[in-house]
Amino acid sequence: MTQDAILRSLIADNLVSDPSGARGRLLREAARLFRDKGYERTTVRDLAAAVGIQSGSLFHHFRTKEEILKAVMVETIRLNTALMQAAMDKESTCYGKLRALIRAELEFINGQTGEAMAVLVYEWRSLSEASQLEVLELRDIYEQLWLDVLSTMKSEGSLKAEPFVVRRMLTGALSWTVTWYRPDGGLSLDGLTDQVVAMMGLTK
Amino acid sequence: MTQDAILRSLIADNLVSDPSGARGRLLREAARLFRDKGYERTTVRDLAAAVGIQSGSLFHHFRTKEEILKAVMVETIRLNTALMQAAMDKESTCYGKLRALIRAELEFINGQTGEAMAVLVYEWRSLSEASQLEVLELRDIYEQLWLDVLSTMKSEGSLKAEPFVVRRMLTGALSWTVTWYRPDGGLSLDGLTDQVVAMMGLTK
DNA sequence: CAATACCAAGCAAGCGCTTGGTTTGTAAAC
DNA sequence: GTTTACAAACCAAGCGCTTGCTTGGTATTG
Repeated sequence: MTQDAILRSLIADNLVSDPSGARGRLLREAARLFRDKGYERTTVRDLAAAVGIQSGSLFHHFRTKEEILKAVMVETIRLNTALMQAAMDKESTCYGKLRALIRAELEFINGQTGEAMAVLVYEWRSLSEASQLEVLELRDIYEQLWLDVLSTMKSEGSLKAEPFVVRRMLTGALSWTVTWYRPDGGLSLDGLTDQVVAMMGLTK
Repeated sequence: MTQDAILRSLIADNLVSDPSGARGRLLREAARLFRDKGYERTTVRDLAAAVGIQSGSLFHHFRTKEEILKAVMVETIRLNTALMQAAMDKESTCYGKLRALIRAELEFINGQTGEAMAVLVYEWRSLSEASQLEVLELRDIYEQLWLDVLSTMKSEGSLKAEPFVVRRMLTGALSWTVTWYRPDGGLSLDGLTDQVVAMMGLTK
């Protein structure tokens, strides 16, 4: 199943918005604005202007501004969880699976969904508590993929530290790449993945 | 030189505010509010109420709200750079120095200056470009301490990866601990430091 | 001809910051 | 040891502007 097929399947199930539709386009622009200026500094007028409509017209698609933020986060997690699951299923060894997870997350953070991933990290506090709980449920599914692999590696002896500590260190290290890594520099995404794996003292 | 002596020395040179003074108290409350609610969501009325004055009275101490944010960042970097330098100078080996740096930064992030350190990471975009440049200069001094040690280790062969990549991975991993690490849990700061060092494949 | 998508206008609330005047702390002058 | 002088710290009030969101009406589409 290709990445595109996964996206189309999620669109068909109404789990993520079609990027070419009105709603999808707005969410993409919203992610970009939220990352560049922050959620609070981005006004509904900014959002409307980005897709070429009046600010009031936004509220036919979303009831509140916060609902837009939540949608950005929810759809991003849904898509990336599915993509990550697929990337992992292609691998047979634990080492291969972990490398696939790292490679996939680096791609989420520095690729197409980079804006939305940054929003997920930096704008968490701007979500109401109710929305946070909702998004957290989806996030738990995503995190469980990591913990399963890391736990197996721990019990096999190829990992010394605690799986949940390792995952958290990786979360920080990988998401921070958004502040400095540029794909067009001298380091490819595969090269970056190599450095992360090497840093963990892992060998194939 | 004790940590307290370093603080007093900086206060005497007017590089950081006395925490017991009016200005210092405000900056501490500001750091807490900015971390908890974000800079934009924190109003000047919130800030004033936190130290028991009227909102207008704030502007006798700071010309703008942004100046408060900048002061939080600047004073934090000044203090922590001095503390870190002192912690490093006590060590003679590169391994010892790096461990001291990691240990110190974990302490900054999860100890007394934790609120301010989180602000430094999460509220960077809320600074005007002019202020960003100003803070960046101080930050460079801080970062150079890390790069010097890591570069020496690289040339000695005890570090395989690129120093600047390693530093950036560490920045992300360590600062992310603020979202999950609790000192009163089962893991001490020294234990956490051990896990980081072990994760890097380093041995004494 | 209904439903959907949108516009033009604007409201109520909250924002950062200003203003003019009062209190408080301090230290020299008498 | 009281008085005088003065600046720093603060208050009460509110201005001008921006914000998220609403409203009533008009195109567009199947």
